[in-house]
Amino acid sequence: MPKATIDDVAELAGVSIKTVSRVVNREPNVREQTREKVQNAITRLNYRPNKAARNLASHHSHLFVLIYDDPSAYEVPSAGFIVRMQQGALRACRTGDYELLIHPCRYRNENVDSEIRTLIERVRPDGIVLAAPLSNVPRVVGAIEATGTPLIRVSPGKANGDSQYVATNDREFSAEMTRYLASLGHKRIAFVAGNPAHEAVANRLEGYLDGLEQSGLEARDELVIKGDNSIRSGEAAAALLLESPDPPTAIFAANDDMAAGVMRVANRLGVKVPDQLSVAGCDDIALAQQIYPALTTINQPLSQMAEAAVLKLIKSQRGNNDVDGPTIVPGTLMIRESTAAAPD
Amino acid sequence: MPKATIDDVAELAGVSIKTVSRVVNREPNVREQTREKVQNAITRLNYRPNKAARNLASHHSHLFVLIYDDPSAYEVPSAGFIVRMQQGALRACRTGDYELLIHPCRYRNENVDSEIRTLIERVRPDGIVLAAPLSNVPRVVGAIEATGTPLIRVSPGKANGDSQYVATNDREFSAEMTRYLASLGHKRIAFVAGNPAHEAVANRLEGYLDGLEQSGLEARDELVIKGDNSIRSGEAAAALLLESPDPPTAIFAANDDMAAGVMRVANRLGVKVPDQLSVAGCDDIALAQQIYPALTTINQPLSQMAEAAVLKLIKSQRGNNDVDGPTIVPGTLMIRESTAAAPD
DNA sequence: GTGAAAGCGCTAACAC
DNA sequence: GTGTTAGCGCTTTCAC
Repeated sequence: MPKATIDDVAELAGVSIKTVSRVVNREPNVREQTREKVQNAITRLNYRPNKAARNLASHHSHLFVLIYDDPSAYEVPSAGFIVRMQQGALRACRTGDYELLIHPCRYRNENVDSEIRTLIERVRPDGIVLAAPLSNVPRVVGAIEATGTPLIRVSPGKANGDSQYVATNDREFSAEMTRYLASLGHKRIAFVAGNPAHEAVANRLEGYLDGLEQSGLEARDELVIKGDNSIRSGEAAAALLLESPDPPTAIFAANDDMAAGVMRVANRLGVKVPDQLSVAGCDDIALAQQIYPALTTINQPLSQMAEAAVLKLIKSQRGNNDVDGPTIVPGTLMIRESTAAAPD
Repeated sequence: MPKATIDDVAELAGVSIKTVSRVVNREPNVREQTREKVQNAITRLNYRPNKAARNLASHHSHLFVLIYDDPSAYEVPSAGFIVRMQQGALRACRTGDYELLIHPCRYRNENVDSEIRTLIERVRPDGIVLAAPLSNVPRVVGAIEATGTPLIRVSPGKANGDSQYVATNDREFSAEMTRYLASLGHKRIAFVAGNPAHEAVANRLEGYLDGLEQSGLEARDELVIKGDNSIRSGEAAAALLLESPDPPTAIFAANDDMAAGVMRVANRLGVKVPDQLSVAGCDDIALAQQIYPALTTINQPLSQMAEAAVLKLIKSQRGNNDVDGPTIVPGTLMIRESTAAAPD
């Protein structure tokens, strides 16, 4: 059966194609009775509007692009992050009539900006969701904004730039985790800081310091180690901390990969987790539940953030060009097996 | 600047729009000199063909869809698999002029088939890549084939159905892993079988049996435990095996999650890996490198398989309707820290 | 509330 | 080799 067109539907329903168009697009100004006639014709012919034709005529692509850092650029795959964001974005796309294109890209490349320009000019998406850490790269943000395509940034470190964004409460939940560790009786709580390029992660250090203060603990320089978000750097930090004269009884890492590195080293050195050492991470990657003991961490609401970002885009399509400010989706403490009361 | 159209280019170059079209689409029958004139005009105007117009006129969407099982349907996220397939598929898309739509879906849902039909009717993709285990679900395969959309299946368990497919050599590499363990002096090599719903995984049991035979070892029923691909089932299997009167010295699990479960239990029971027990997995998920000791496993070439699948689709677009048979991409043994010589 | 006509920016078929 | 002419199947504009 050759696909039915709008003309076929119009003929069968005995109306003009414009009326069919109105029904399909849920426009007002159609009598209920007419609408039903058209609906019946649509059902009988199994009519589906041709997207290409619609896009051409309406100057909209009904396409959003999710841009994120290409995982193969790193040793440690951040697949879980990517998939969770995709899930959220897809969920929102389904509420509208939108499809999602994915575009991993490497921001270290010289020509990210021209690559992204080309992408935009080729597919002319109706909007773009830009994930961290790309959402902090001025070259990338600038390239997108220059095309005039609606842009929502996910987890930009600071609210730099003037495009809208969605973020989580990194600072607050890091303080919460620190307070939780303190409540278990830990006095020497170390922190493994993350890659400063990923600005959202930088906020976690602030949160850690907040948490110490709120718990009446003093911040000590020797308890803050710089990492780079990789497992290896977590291992290095743990080696430094655990082999020091006065080792901490709890280590809070700014991401789960580094926390996993800490646990590897503890394991190797024969330090029992959580009996002798509590370890906490951040992000709640799949690994957190897979290792033994399962990692206490903070669930970063990536899926909800991406969903919120796409919903913002959909809203902006509807002419609602009132910038309604950032959306903050809070993270959740996931208490598992790797944290326990401080040893006496 | 209002976007340049094909007419603008034609005017500036002093040729007809058809000639511009020929240059853009790399068609033959254009004089080199003319081609250059047109190219110059394109560059000067920064012309990009409008996809919607092209799609409408050519009856092609220049879109492929990658369909896979929705990860949130499982306890254990298979994010790594998904991202690797996406990477491969995207790589191939870039060689042509194609974009990739992703569509996770739950095959347990009653209405997967109608959901997929709707998707196809809405976006009218030029082709579909269907990943395992969906590639084994007759309802899904049938729904897609009924629409007449070119379909490539990735890792279908058996070569059932008549659509083309891409697969890896599960049986052969499982035999290879088994021979490797035998070559380390292991006599009692156990196998944790996977979920039979995932048919490719079933081939691994066959391969294990092949490997035993090739190494002159006898297959023993009590050394083959049924799992369901989850960490938990790996734990259960390990508990059974390690607490038996005559425990194995090596355990080969049909996937990495189950192998991770085995290692968790070994850890808990105080069985040293790899000194007292060698553990091997299959798939090479991110976890394999993250745990300690790092897991010996088999790298499943998901990215290359997805790439090959999309390349097949691109080929089929070019009218090449000659079915050129399945493509087999071999897996690779990744020897890491979790396997060693058998204890005396 | 409904319809007629005019494109949107390309490709396809065929003429020259 | 290159150009001409018709659409592709919708939305938009404006008339009624």
